[in-house]
Parts: sequence; C-alpha cells; structure tokens
Amino acid sequence: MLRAMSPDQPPDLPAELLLLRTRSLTSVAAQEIERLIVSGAIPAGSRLNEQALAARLGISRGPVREAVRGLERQGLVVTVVNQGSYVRSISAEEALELYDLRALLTGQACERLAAAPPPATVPRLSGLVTRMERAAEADDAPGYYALNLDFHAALLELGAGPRAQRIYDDLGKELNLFRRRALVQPEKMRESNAEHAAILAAIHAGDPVAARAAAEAHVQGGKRRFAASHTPL
Amino acid sequence: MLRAMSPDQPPDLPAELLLLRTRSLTSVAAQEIERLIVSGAIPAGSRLNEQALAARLGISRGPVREAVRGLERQGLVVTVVNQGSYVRSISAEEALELYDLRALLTGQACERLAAAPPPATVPRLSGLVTRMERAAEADDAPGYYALNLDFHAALLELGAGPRAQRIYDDLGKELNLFRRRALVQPEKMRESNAEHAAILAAIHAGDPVAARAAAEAHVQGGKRRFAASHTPL
DNA sequence: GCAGTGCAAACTGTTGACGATCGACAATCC
DNA sequence: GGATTGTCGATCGTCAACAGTTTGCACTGC
Repeated sequence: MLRAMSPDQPPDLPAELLLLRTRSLTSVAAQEIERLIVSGAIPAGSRLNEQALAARLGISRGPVREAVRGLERQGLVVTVVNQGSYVRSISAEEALELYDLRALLTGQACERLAAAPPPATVPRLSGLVTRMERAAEADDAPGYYALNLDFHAALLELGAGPRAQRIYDDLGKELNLFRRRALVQPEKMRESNAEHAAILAAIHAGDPVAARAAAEAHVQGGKRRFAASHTPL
Repeated sequence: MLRAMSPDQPPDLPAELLLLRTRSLTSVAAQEIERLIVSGAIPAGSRLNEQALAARLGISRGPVREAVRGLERQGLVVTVVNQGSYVRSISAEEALELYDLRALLTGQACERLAAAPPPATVPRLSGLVTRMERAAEADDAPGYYALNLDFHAALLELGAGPRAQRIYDDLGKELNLFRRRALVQPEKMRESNAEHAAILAAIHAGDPVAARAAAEAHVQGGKRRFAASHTPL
C-alpha cells in the first residue's frame, strides 16, 4: 500500500491540478469575480479591493488585476487611476437601452426561427413553455425565473449565431447591475408566459414577421414592467 | 534666468505627465496593441510575445498582460494556457454574422432616425454623402473609405444609444481581423453611395420602415460584396 | 536514414516587493 | 471658528525575479 519510487511526488490534487492545466488563475478569478458581481454579492458602485479579492481567492494580486481588466473591457467595472476599480452602476436610461438591444437581438433570432427552424425547435420551446406554465400555476417564482432564462437562451441558441449569443449574455450580465433579481409576481408570470406562447405560435406557424413582432413586444413588455417597478416617475 | 527655490523640481514633462495622471500604462498599452492588431501590423493568427511587446513599448510585462486580458474579453485575441496569446482569426462564417449584426444595429438606428431625427441630422448626413460622391468621382478610394466610416458612425451616433455604438465599434474591429482593408473599386463606390443616398432619402422623408430596409440592404450589400471578393466558392 | 529520447532555451504564469498616489485626519495659522 | 496645510495609513501601479511548461534541436540507437 505504500507508494515507493516517488518520494517527492507532489500532493495529489487530482481535480484542481487538472483544472489548472487547462485554466489559468486569471480565468478562474475572472469567473469568480464576475459571479460575485452579477449575483449581487458585490453590490453595484462598490469598490473592488484588489488584495482583499486576492486573499479571498488565495492568490496574488496579479491575476486579480488581469481579471478585473477583462471585466473592465466587458463593461462590468470601471477603473479610476490610482483609486481603484468600482462595480459599474448603470442608470435607468442605460438599462432601457439594454432592453432595446436585447429586444432587437431576440426579434432577429425569432424571425429566423420562424423562417427556417432547426430540428426539434418547436418541441424544445414548447416544453419550456409548458414547464413555465406549471411554475406559474404553482407560484414558483424562482423556478419560473430560471426557466425564463432558459427559454430566451434557447431562442438565441437556435436562431442566432454565437456572436449574437455572446452579446446577449453580456447585456444580461450588465442588466443585472441594475435590477437585483427582478421580483416576479404571479400575474406577471402568466402575462409573460402568454407572450412566450405567442412567440412560439408565430414560430410554429412559420410567420417571421409575426415572430419578430411578438418577440420584440415581449422584451419590450419586460422593459415596461421593469420601468414601472423601478422608476416610479 | 536661473530657477531658484525649486532645486529638486522634477523634469517638466507637461504632456506626458499629465497623460500618465489620467491614463495608466495598461490603458495606453491596450490602445497601442489594439491599434497594431486592427491596423494589421500584427497579422491575424500570429502570436503576441509578451516581452517583445513590453520592450517595444518600453514597459514591463505586467501592464502588457493586463492589456492583453482586456483584448481577450473583447474577442480580439485568444489565449492558450502556457502557450501564449494569439491574434484571433475569424472564419468567413463568423465574418458574415458580424455583417448581419451590423446590419441589425444600423437598421435600428436608421429606423429611429427616420421616426425622430435629432437636430441637424439631415444636413450632416447629406454633407457626408456629397463628399463621398466627390471622392467616388475622383476615384479616391482611401478618402471614400474614411468618409464611409464616418457616415456609418454618424448614423449610430445620431440614431442609437452609447451601448449600441460600442457594440458596433467592437464588431468593426473584429471584422478587421478578416478583411485587410476592403479594396474599394470605383464602381463599387458609386453603388455603395447610391445606397447611402437611399438611406438618407428615407430618413429625410420620415419613413422608418423604408429607412430600416434601406440600411439593412446597404450593409447586406457590403456583406455580399465582401463574400463575393473573399470566398470565391 | 529515421524514429525516439533527452537536453536546453524561450516563454508564460505567478509571486513578492518597491515606489507613488489618494483620501482622511489632525494640527496650525489667519 | 474656518480654512489651509502637513502627515499618516491604505491602496494602487509597476517592476523584477522565480517556478513551471512548452518547444525546438541535437544526439543516440536501431
């Protein structure tokens, strides 16, 4: 049972070591910091202390700085020289523009889906709509929220290219800088899912114009619900 | 003439010092490396040698690494662990998607411009079209190219929000990874500018649908010209 | 002649340290 | 009493050095 012939064998970190062969510390730091930001663990507007983050992740400041620099390009943080990096806080106007852009991308994706749907498009979307319906009836807001994300991700995955998907995802992360987990109300869930069904119906009917219109209307509806709940003016 | 009372006054670097007060070495490195990439000085697919870049810029490897991380998030470079960063080379399919996204954004901007044009929209665009017409008649391809960029930038500046402009710019930089300065032919210039005029006419007429259609057709025309010249299949 | 092996150089990934700058607080002067 | 200035602590920006890995090349053996 004793292992001979390898006296100075490094301690076996099977998973971690294999992980570090593929991903650098910078990438895991970026992923973790991004998670902390979009999840709201680090609130918008707050400062990013480099050595605190480094200590938290058990690494040096170098990779942390590189990770933060990447997030800066992505638009999640802003940096002031000799002062530090802050989690970006976006204004209501900027949030509205993000909704517009998401509506644009979603509309385009749905238009293409209606014109030339890939195999298994309708069953997949239909299944998600059904599950959302069940979640709405059960007043399962978190479940509905997750399924909603899946539905929109599926729309772009099926109807748009990889670059458009990346932009859409980035916009979503940016949007999280404003709204801390949109509170979903029961009637809003049903309203929202009815729009989902409309999108699906247009796609199923092969009507690109209607699909685009339904998708844009749905995202704009989300924008309206967002505006009504967050900016009472 | 002798300067008293300030024996250890630092050497006067009026511009550079003021510059470094505002911009860190990382930012200037990022700007310079990005310039080298989009200008084609560093061809797509080639490796980015960190210490060579650092030596070229007269700085250390730290800021260079941070700058490269930013460009990685932006999509201009890809990094392989323990191997280095490479200037991203995009496929023809990816380039086509970039054209589609630019068409989408430009169409949206023009639709809004036609619906609610900001002050001085038509004169500004009209002036650019006129100058492009002169450049086309003079067979001034570089001049036309620059004016064309100005025209499209003006469309987005006037008709879209700041986030959309940023996305559009990023897509343009990414597109430069494929085509090395699209060679503009005389007849293509006139064809292109006729489409510019059509966009302007639709905006002037206040017809959002026509404006969007004209803009999308124009960018898609550029995509078609690009596809015809680059992928002879 | 060719495949395989071992070594060496180059480069990347990470760390620690140093200098510089900013904000806050206290002491001083008007 | 208020404003200004000086000092201190904290933190950022940058650099140089170390460790690990990859790559290329020469050498050996078949």
